[in-house]
Amino acid sequence: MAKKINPLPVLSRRERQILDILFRRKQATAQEIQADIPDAPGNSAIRALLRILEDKGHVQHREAGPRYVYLPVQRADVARRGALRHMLDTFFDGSAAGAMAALLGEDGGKLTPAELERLEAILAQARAKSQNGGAA
Amino acid sequence: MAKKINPLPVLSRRERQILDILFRRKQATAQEIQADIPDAPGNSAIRALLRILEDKGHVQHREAGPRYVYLPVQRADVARRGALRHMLDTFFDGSAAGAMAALLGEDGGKLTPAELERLEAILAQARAKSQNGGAA
DNA sequence: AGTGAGGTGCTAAAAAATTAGCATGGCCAA
DNA sequence: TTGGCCATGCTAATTTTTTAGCACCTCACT
Repeated sequence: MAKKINPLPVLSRRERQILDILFRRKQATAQEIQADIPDAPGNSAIRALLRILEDKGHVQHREAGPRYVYLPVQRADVARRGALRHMLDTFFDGSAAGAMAALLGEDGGKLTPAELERLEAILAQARAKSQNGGAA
Repeated sequence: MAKKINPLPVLSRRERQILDILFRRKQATAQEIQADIPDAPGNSAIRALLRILEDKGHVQHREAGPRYVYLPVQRADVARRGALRHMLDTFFDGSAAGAMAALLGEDGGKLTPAELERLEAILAQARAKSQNGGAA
């Protein structure tokens, strides 16, 4: 049935790489970004990419003293949502449950008791909502 | 402190696009892939990419009657793990709990009671392991 | 057997991405 | 003030991606 999902990234490899770093660090200078990329090119290249990303509207910059600090334009939670959905569709048949199971299996051991409790709470809440029929 | 995370994709935009589709569908012909890409190029281009991906060792093909069926080489669960980790690092500060919370918030309402129960079971197990101190 | 449809690989051209280099400007310290 | 350091923007070349076109091959059907 050919669902057309890939909303076409329009981002090149480097662009995505940089944008991801910005999401990770919330904000960063060209230097910091360069330091975060394993196979980074010259600083000049980074800056060029940054400028392109700004052009495309994906990042913005603020002057922080003598240099620029870049940050993502899209709100983190929106970006997250998109990334999450893509991951679900690509690797988990769209099943959130499947993804969570994988997460627990993977890092479950590393979760602190506090986190586990937090999760249980959220889960309980979800279940309540579910029984409620999803009504507001 | 500049953690170098990005394990460098080495995959171009199109390549990643195609590989993702293969993970989604488990396997596919050039035609099917083409149909799944919104802004797809000619069929010839798809096939070329497929050949490149095969060259790089990311996909393999089987002859199914008159045509080729391609499938990913890397085991799905391994690929998943990698993608998951990247997502965690990029958007959730590496916190599995955070990611799961987002998942529940996002699609929590869509989970079936059965799935919810399944999750609770997994969670309980994780908690047990946690209390156990992670010993084998 | 002949014909047409639909596959395939290969090659080379076109387009896009990536990178480095250079000239400029601000700031701090000597 | 002068010099060095570091940042910036821009431009142009290099490298990689992406794409289409072509020639061939197999299979089903007439």
